[in-house]
Amino acid sequence: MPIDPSTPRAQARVAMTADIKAAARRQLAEVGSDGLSLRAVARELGVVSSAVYRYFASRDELLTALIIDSYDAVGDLAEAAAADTAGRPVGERWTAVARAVRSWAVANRHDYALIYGSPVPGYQAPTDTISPALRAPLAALAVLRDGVEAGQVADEKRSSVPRAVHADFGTIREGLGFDLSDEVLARGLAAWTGLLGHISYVLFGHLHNGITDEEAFFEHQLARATADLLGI
Amino acid sequence: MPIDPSTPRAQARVAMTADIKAAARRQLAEVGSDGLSLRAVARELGVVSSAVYRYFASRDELLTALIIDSYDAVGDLAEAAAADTAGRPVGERWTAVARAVRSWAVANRHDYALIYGSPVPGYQAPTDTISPALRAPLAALAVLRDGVEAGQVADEKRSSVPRAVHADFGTIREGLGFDLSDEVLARGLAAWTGLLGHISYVLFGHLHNGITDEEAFFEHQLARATADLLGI
DNA sequence: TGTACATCAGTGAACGCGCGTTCACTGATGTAC
DNA sequence: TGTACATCAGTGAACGCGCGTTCACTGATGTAC
Repeated sequence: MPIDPSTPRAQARVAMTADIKAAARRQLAEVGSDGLSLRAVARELGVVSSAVYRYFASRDELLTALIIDSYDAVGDLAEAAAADTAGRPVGERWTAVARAVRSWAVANRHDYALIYGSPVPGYQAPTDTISPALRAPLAALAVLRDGVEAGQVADEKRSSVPRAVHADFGTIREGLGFDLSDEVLARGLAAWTGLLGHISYVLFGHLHNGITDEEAFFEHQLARATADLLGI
Repeated sequence: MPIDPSTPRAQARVAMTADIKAAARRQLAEVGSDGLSLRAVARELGVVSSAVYRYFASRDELLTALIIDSYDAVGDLAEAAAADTAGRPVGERWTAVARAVRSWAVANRHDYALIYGSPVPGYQAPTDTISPALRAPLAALAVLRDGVEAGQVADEKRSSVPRAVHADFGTIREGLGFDLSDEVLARGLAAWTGLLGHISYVLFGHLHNGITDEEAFFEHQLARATADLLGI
């Protein structure tokens, strides 16, 4: 007489929910987020379309689940990369996190596009997506914070930050939950957006005819970006 | 008896084509590229849906026209910024080009998302899009080349480029049509993808709760990126 | 300049399609006594 | 342990909708002689 809801029915529910999300993710790869269709998902699972409504109240709710899962997937990897390199030099750690993000993006390009590509028009992200969305950048910036503490990151002001930016940085610091000087935060955000910019540009095909060895190109650019970031 | 086709009918054709694209672009803003519908465009123009087929053979052809127009729009602005600052210091010129790109992106965020956001799934870009797509980055890198010639850009190898990347850079140089050392090309590409990364990250709402003064943030990050780019 | 024919923009009906969502239902699983 | 009731997954039909694209058509505009 199990008190936790691990009855057959509850297990089936968990499994079916996972199956639906997996089918939806496969769909996403074929037709993109706008083409995602509950009916097609149901079809793939050999189930009548209305059955899906036992698990997700609407198409948007399913989409939200996929978005959250994607943020969590990349967040998991970024956090793991940071944890696995704990105690190592900051450059190595930043590199590990960046590689984790890119590998995930390359292996799951449609999930990447879902969260870091064009916003789905008409879709309003509910608040549950906020904290998963922050995990990966937070892991990256935490690595940087550790580097500062270990004295491995140049922290002299290069150019001082204007008042408006300083104020916004205060808000961001609150969100982070740890301290980071304006100088390092500015460099960290540039490195983070630069990382995503590089990934998106290549993944979305803008260097299609120029770069054949995407991995080598990434590694090289990452090494440069990391050096800039640490202020060497 | 005009020999060029500026007869009333030809003029009407040009005007109608423009009207269709304008209506489509308005639609794009509301529903995104996947929601773009020929019928809705026709409706907005007070015309029967099949009439649009006199101007565009299919939905995809209309989409292609919008994509090309967008690339051309940002290309025009980038080239103009480069031309307007001809002879000025390279930092100033790069900044001008970057600002032009961002202003256009902010003012036309859906067109920006169309070309620099997630690729439209199932849509295969025809070759006519390639050269318009190159205009903006080409203008940016040309500014950099001028800077090198004027001795305003540090050109010593910081880290040498691996063989695979060197080969790909050769291809890119051919596409550019002018020379740029591996070192400067690497920095230039990083600055360009970093620029788009910054724009996308902010525009697509990832810093939604953190940055209130987006303009100030951009200017500050741009100033830093430009300094890095020039190798100061 | 005037007439005869060709071109072409736009009409309206129709095709076959897939979509999200609701609803009353059946039958199996779970729970309380 | 056995029975009576409640829960819930999945069914199947239906709703109203919008879509891209084709096609034969009409009537106005353009062109050649």
